Amino acid sequence: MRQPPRANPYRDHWAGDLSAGDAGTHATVAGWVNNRRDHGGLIFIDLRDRAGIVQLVLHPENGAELFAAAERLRGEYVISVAGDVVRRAAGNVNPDLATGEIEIQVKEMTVLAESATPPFAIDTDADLDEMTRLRNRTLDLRRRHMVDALVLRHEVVRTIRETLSEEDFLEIETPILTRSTPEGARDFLVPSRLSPGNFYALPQSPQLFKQLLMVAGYERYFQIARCFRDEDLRADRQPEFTQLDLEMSFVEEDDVIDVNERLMAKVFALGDLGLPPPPYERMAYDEALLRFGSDRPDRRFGLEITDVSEHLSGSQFKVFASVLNRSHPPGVVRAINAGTREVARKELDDLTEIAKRAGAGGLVWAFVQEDGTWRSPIAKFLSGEEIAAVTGALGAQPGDLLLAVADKADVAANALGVLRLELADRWSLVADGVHDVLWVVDFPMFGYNADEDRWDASHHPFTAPTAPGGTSAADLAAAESPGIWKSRAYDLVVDGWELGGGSIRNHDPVVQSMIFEAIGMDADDAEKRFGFLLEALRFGAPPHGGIAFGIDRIVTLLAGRDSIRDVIAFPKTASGSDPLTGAPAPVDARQLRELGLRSTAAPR
RNA sequence: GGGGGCGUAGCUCAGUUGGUUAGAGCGCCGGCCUGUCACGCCGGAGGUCGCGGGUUCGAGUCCCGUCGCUCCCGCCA
Repeated sequence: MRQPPRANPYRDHWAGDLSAGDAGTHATVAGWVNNRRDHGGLIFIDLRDRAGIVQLVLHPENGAELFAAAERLRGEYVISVAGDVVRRAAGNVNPDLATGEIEIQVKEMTVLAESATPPFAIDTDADLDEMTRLRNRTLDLRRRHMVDALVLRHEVVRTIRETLSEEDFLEIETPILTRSTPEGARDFLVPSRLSPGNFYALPQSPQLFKQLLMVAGYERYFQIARCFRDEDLRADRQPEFTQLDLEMSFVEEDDVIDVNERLMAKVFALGDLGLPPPPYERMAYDEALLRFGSDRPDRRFGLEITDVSEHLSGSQFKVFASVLNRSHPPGVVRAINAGTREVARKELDDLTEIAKRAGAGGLVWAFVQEDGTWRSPIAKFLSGEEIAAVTGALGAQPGDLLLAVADKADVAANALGVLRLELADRWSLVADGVHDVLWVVDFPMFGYNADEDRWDASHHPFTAPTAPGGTSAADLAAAESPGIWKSRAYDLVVDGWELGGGSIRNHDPVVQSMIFEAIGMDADDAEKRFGFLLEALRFGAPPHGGIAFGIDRIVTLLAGRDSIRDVIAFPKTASGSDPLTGAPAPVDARQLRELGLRSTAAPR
């Protein structure tokens, strides 16, 4: 609950916190003119401060000068008023206003600042052009939905700090100016004046520093950490974003998951989504990909994917036959039962196009008819047994639409995963108020990078792997290939959004070196880039692991917004610019000279 | 880097097969109004149709280019 402000000439109450209990008292409040209703002989002002809105009433009988001043007020003027808090007559109560039972009969008023006419309405949350909002962000931030979002953001961060402090975590800062480790995302670089030709990089995450803190013996660390990635933006991606970064020593997966489930339950309670309580279900990566076509499955609607390869193994249909006879990588036929819907040929063509854009060679569609046969372009190529078996495997009834993709397993999974999200969107299949939280676990340690003919870490290379025999260097070496290693990683997925991810890390320098080797980094290179980590691991590193959550995404989810820009006070546009300050901008030639730099690009 | 959508008054938008002086709501300005809370009523001002070029007797409308916003793909270990 807000404390009343210390009484001073400007105010002694929050305007938006006045209530019927204050009736009969004298109050001084300050804020912005949200709205003015001038009835000629009577003026109403809606006064807005951060807490909310209160109605001011100005009568001519309280002073001609005061009344004349009120007539000159305009939107967004900043005023301080003193007067009597009075209970409104029964017919005048405004139930839509938190302070609607009372109003202030103004006796004194000071205009603290005038305002130019704002370029858009402050007192509504109506959609505006993004450019207009960002160029006038100061005014946009006055609007209720932005205040609400940033207040919620504060509550999320406060809850994190309080909860983790109670759980014996220490908040420790790590450097913003650090070393470029060109893996993964592109780094933002900062030229060094003292060391011309050399560069700092802004951190993509505090990953290595938090591991060093574990080796140093701090045992439980967290940070609300700004992270930077120089990649293209999206509705859920900004070049700088905020993570809850945490790390723990002497832990296994269950320990990290346990403390984070308790934390997230408190954080989620700050929104009114009604997210289910922990423990959250854990689903293996392979199952997520098979059933939902994604490693961040959205389970709020059906349309699960079924593998029907076994029913078509002897198929005479050339497309199925050639895919299923392929051995490496093996091909599959997978399908979705889209249910009984009126779907026009045009929409089927659209869906086919979507599947193709997602990498599939095509999309097979079939409507189940009353007699169990299919109305489908491929019906004539399939036997009655095959049609019956696939229909049965999908639990399909007459009238249902079936959609199938035949391809390599990863391609089929992805295409159908994209397709089911598209169908959910088109057909509004996600019911209001339905939400879903789960952990995805048992990721493959590596993905094969065909372009470079090597393994890439599918999480990051500091993640601890497991082999069928165990997690030791010897166990890992005994596996036939690093390609079969799983990672000890876990992602928290809410409504199909990856809110966070983490893993148990490598505390054995030998294992860490094996991973560097597997991703094609030779020993010299590994030593050059990550020598400080390997060195630290040689001095008694405890088993450790952690996680990082996207604060922006969490707040966006809880606030029910579509873009993380709506929960960041000063975000960038989709092209990475800031219309408010004009960043990025050219710099003086002198600044460049000092840094030993020369620009070859002509800035716009 | 690629694809889609958008760009008309301060804001949100409409604008027909290319055709008279480009419209609406809100906001703004002026007037009236003592119980409104999206106050009401009357009147008024306000436009480089993003920018540049082209086609045409004639372009907000068609074509080319360009800039910006936005969504998506690539990218994001």
